Amino acid sequence: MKPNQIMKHLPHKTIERLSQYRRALLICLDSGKTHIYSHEIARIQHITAVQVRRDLMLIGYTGTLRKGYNVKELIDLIGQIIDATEGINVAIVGMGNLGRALINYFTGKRSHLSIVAGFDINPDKIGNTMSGVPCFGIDEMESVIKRLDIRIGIMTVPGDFAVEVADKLVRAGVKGILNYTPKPVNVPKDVYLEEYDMITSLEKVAFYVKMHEEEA
Amino acid sequence: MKPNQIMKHLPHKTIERLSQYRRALLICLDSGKTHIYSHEIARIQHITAVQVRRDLMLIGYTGTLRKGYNVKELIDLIGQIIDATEGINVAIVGMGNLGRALINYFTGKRSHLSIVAGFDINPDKIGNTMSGVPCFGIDEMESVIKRLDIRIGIMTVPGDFAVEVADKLVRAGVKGILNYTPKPVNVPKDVYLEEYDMITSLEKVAFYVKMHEEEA
DNA sequence: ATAATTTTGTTAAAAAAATAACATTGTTAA
DNA sequence: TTAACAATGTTATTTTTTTAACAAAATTAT
Repeated sequence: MKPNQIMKHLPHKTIERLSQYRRALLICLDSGKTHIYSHEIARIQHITAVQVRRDLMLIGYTGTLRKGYNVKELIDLIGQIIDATEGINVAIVGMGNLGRALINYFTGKRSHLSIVAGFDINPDKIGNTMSGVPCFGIDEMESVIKRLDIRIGIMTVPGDFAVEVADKLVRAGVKGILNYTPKPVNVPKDVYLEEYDMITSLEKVAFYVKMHEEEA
Repeated sequence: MKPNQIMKHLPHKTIERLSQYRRALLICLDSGKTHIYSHEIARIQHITAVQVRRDLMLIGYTGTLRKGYNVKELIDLIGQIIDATEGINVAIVGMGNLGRALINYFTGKRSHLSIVAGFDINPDKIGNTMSGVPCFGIDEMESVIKRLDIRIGIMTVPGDFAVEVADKLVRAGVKGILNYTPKPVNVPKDVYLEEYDMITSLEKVAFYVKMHEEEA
């Protein structure tokens, strides 16, 4: 099967794990490790070795029996599968704490994804650069996004602005949105939307903590 | 089935959605809406009405035919299912941008979860309060967590400190950890661990953006 | 040289989750 | 009054995801 065909049939969860495998592998590479076993990857990610092998099977990678997987080769292959051939430019809308946290997460990481612009309504921030990322006004969004060929927008504004910002991003031509706002938004179906809600995650942890306590 | 028995059989995904339903319902309540249809909830969350009804069936809630669900009642019932009877205290380890972002998300929200302490290594932060949350030194973690009866820890430190902080939290007696660090950690099995990685989410969005562009 | 071991790759089965199908029942309208 | 409608509640089916089972092969040990 051609790489192009492989990609279309990868389970969503496998995509997520491949990204995580790669990150673990990059750390291994830095520490001078050349090969790694499926169960080593599994242990790092809290999953089973079978799952790792199955994922790698899906992307058509073959390890060496008894030596495991070649770290460098695997990193490259995962890149061929999940990365775009050219880099993708990303914008952050909302240069508050969360926006800046994300920028700091990314700077320094070698990646095909580049955060090239931030947007905010605070006049004190507009015109400055934060951790190397220039901050523009929200009203400049459409023009800047088009000029810089930005294709993904990360929303880190307060919930009340979520819907408005999502609409602006879509109008500007963005093809993917990552919404960290506590408010769900709607986008046309040619725009990929991923929403993550920190409160939900915390409430989920609290639920299982409670459950565990009650059964004790 | 007793509420206690219901809880044990709820799918993980249902737990997450219940938390989201409640948040949507609270907004409805504020806007004066007394009843809501399954398809209205579904639309907000980008899921199907069937899924909503199924989730509510699982927690044993019965709506009114033709009028939908009583917003207030449903909020209360979801609380009975997913919340602990008493509030749970939470700590944030790492008072950087991400830590402060989380605190701001939470303050003002009425909730059974309270962020009652923050920890950091920066001496400038220790001793201050940030958005109402007092900041302590990392070395005080164990004593503060015990004194304030903190049962959940949110990790927002740089990746290099992840493992160390997780160990400290476990030793201090925390029963749930939410890890926002890019590094996976290990905890004993009586501690519930949830890990979320922003880079993975962004790479996933990038993958589907790429996919969509290629097929066009 | 041969048997045991260990690890991969793949198919098969099980479990979890989402979707569909449909029965039920108030309400509205003819 | 009765038929059509629109909503819920539940069972059945399908899809997705995970886990298990096991064959194949390179290495190591005997």
